[in-house]
Amino acid sequence: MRDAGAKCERAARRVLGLTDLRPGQLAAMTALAEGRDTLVVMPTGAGKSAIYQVPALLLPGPTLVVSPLIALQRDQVESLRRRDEEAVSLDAGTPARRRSEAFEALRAGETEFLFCAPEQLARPDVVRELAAASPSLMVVDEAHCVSSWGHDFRPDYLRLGAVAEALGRPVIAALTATAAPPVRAEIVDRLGMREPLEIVQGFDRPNISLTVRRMLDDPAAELVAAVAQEALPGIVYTASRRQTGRLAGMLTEAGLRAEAYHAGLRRAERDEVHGRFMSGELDVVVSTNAFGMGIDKPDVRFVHHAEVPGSPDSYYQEIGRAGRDGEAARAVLFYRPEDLGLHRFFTGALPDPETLERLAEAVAASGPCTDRKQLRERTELSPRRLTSLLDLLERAGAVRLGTRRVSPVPGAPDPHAAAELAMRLAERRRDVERTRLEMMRRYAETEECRRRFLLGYFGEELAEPCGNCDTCRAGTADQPANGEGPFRVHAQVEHETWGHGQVIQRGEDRLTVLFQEAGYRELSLEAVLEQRLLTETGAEGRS
DNA sequence: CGATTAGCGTGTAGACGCTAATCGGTGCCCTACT
Repeated sequence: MRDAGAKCERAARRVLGLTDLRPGQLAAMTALAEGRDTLVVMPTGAGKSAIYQVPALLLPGPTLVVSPLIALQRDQVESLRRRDEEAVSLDAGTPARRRSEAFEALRAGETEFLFCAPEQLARPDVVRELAAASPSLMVVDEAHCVSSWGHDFRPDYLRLGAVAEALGRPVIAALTATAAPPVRAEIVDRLGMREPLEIVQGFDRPNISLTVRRMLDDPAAELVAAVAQEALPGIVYTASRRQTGRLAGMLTEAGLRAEAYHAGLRRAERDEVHGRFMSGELDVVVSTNAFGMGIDKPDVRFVHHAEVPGSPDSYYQEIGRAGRDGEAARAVLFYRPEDLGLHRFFTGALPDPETLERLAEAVAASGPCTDRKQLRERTELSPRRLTSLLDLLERAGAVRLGTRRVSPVPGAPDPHAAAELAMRLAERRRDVERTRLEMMRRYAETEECRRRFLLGYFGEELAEPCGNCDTCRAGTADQPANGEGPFRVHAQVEHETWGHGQVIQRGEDRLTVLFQEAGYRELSLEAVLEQRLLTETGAEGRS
């Protein structure tokens, strides 16, 4: 498209009333309008929706938006309709009549936007109807879910790449507020994005002060005392449902308007707590990680953690809900090393090798082409389990997957060998997950600038210590970022067993390297230099 | 991995300490009932 940039600017002004586009916004819109896949990592509230809405109107066909929560889909539909854009959302509760009307309107070009969750796109009838409407743009909102939820919790996320193919391969936009380099790589890989433009900006949130308080035992009393001193409102995250009730009770006794929130509450209770928090009727919500997605409240003054979360990814996402208005906000982590154990458990699960082998056998025995339904009957696996196991077998090179059909790969390893290979892949994934947990431990235990640590984890460099974290205030964080010598931040390196990686952090005496295959690893600088553990293969850029 | 709970033996009423078992986070969906 010629002058796509200018067209985007005009459309943004005309349709959204946006006169001042941020640089990243315009670049992303333009790329999409020109037909280039684009991955956008930008904080919530920075105008991510406009990024797909503008090119959606410039490209010929309708737009499919994949969004993880029905509530988010409905919010988006509503806000589009307020601007007189035709938009619908589709979920299991949509009556058959409305469903067919929606598809018809889409085909006729009367509706531009269709919102749904990945589970809808696992239905062959939905894919067929959508394909008939020839969508020109497929948007994956909250795209980090591909990586964080795809493997076990919501495996239909893993099938979105195949869905895009089946839809005639529309342009793909992946949008998220937080994604570290390996998460970005996984999004691109899983969605099958082609030479995507990556726009990453706005990771640093300097107005959020960072503090870690090491606890020897139950942090509850200290936490309540701390919250009582904070400006309100705020969020307290905790790792289990029972803690939400207990802590909310203690805060209420301390005179605060506090409520518990977790996924085990009834729908109506959840909505009520959510609504009261948003409207300012609550001081504190004490929650599991269920609370957060879609919460864009500008004046949250603190986000505290009663237990350590499972990765810097989760942590940064959660504290990022504080201080969106740019005013001072606080994040305090109450840290006990034992609390990492829960996450060790969460990440520990591996598939059963015999089940994998049985499934591989079933595929091989079914001939060149079978569908998921037959496999489900034959193996008695639930749809979810089937999807995640098939994904592993596909990665192991034993099966080929369409949106519906499953076929064996000619000359593939036999079922036993395929299952073995799939197990290796699952183990590797778990190990990488555990390196993230280790990085969370490092964050909590570091004496260097915490913000520099976090930003480094996300591949961003902070030249000076931030001055707004506890280690900076304590004066332990004032080492220079990037001393003399080799292995500077962003250097490409090679390790004998861990393969290719990139230096993401360089402390006084150690390096943190993100290896493509092995995840985040810490190395002693001395050992690296003396034993020549790493060779530098390049200075910057991607491989 | 660690915290909590259930069950057991003790030695005869109730509490105590031990061991073994259980549970722990995210949301779609669909089905059976109001």
